[in-house]
Amino acid sequence: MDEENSVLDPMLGALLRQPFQAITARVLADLHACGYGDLRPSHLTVFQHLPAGGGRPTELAERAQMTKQSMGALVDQLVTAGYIERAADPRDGRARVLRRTERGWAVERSARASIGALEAEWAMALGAERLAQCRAFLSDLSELLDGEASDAGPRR
Amino acid sequence: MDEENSVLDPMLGALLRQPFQAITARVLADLHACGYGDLRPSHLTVFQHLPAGGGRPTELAERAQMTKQSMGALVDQLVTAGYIERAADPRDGRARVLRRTERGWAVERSARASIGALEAEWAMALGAERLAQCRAFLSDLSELLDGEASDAGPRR
DNA sequence: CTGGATGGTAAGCCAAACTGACGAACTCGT
DNA sequence: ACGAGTTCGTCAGTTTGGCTTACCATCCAG
Repeated sequence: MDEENSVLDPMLGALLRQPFQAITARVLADLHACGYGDLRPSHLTVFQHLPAGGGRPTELAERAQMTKQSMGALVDQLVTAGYIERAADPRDGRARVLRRTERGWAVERSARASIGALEAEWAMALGAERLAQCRAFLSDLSELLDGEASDAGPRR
Repeated sequence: MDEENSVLDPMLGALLRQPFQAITARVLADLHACGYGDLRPSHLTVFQHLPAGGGRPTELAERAQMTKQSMGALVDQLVTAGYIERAADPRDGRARVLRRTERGWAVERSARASIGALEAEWAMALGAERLAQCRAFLSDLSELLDGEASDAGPRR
């Protein structure tokens, strides 16, 4: 029946990638429709890792598994566009503290709403229970991977 | 307890992205260690979508959700590096048929082995049953998303 | 047999990551 | 208290991986 399929057939990697991209696309589309048209996919990773109380660029870079230069560029764009702001860190003259502006908080609320809606659709179609189980498994897996990450390659 | 966490906290998107990247990284690292050092992440998507019996570039581009030009570039690199080969399509003078070389098949076997090993680790740590459930859910979700994709934006 | 659709290629652009190098500021041992 | 080494952020340059626009060659339907 499936002679025409690839040999690397329903690879787990592909199964994970597809819903990830679906979420990103939906969140971004909704944000664009709400007047936040200058946000791009990579900007979402900044919001994902910025603690509510604020945080430093280097800290964000580590969490997002990227270099501080790359994160610095993203932060620059978000500051220019008015989503977050830089302040001097009173405890460390080298460091900056990043905080969301009101506009930044609005983005966060919108993103959460979009994700919630999408998850609700999926729960409706496939079962809330199964979605919850899958989510719980991925959450545990995330902890496992975090542990390994700190063992092995520190992200500079 | 978790006052220091982000507001977009354990977002489903991030939970999906992390294991996806872990798989890609592992597969690629193993390939590099086995003498296939010229492969880069994007090349894996070609292998993922190329049917065992061969296929056309345009067909691959559609499956991978990218333009035929982008896919063409990846294919070029893989042909140059000797992983796949181009042949004229006897039924259509415009078209080319792409097939894996022996070296290409070796990559495929190595990738499958890496993924298998990684999944085994995860099953060991978190439970084979839960992994299987999660995989099944993602598989169903993939079908759901495929259906929506063909409704809406056809990828040109 | 011709006019539009389709398969593939070419050229140029841009976003998003990387590496290497660096100055300013912190920390710690002496 | 001060010099050596480390860490924070930034600058400059490069690579990767995608996109758009434009084309030519070929197929196919009327």
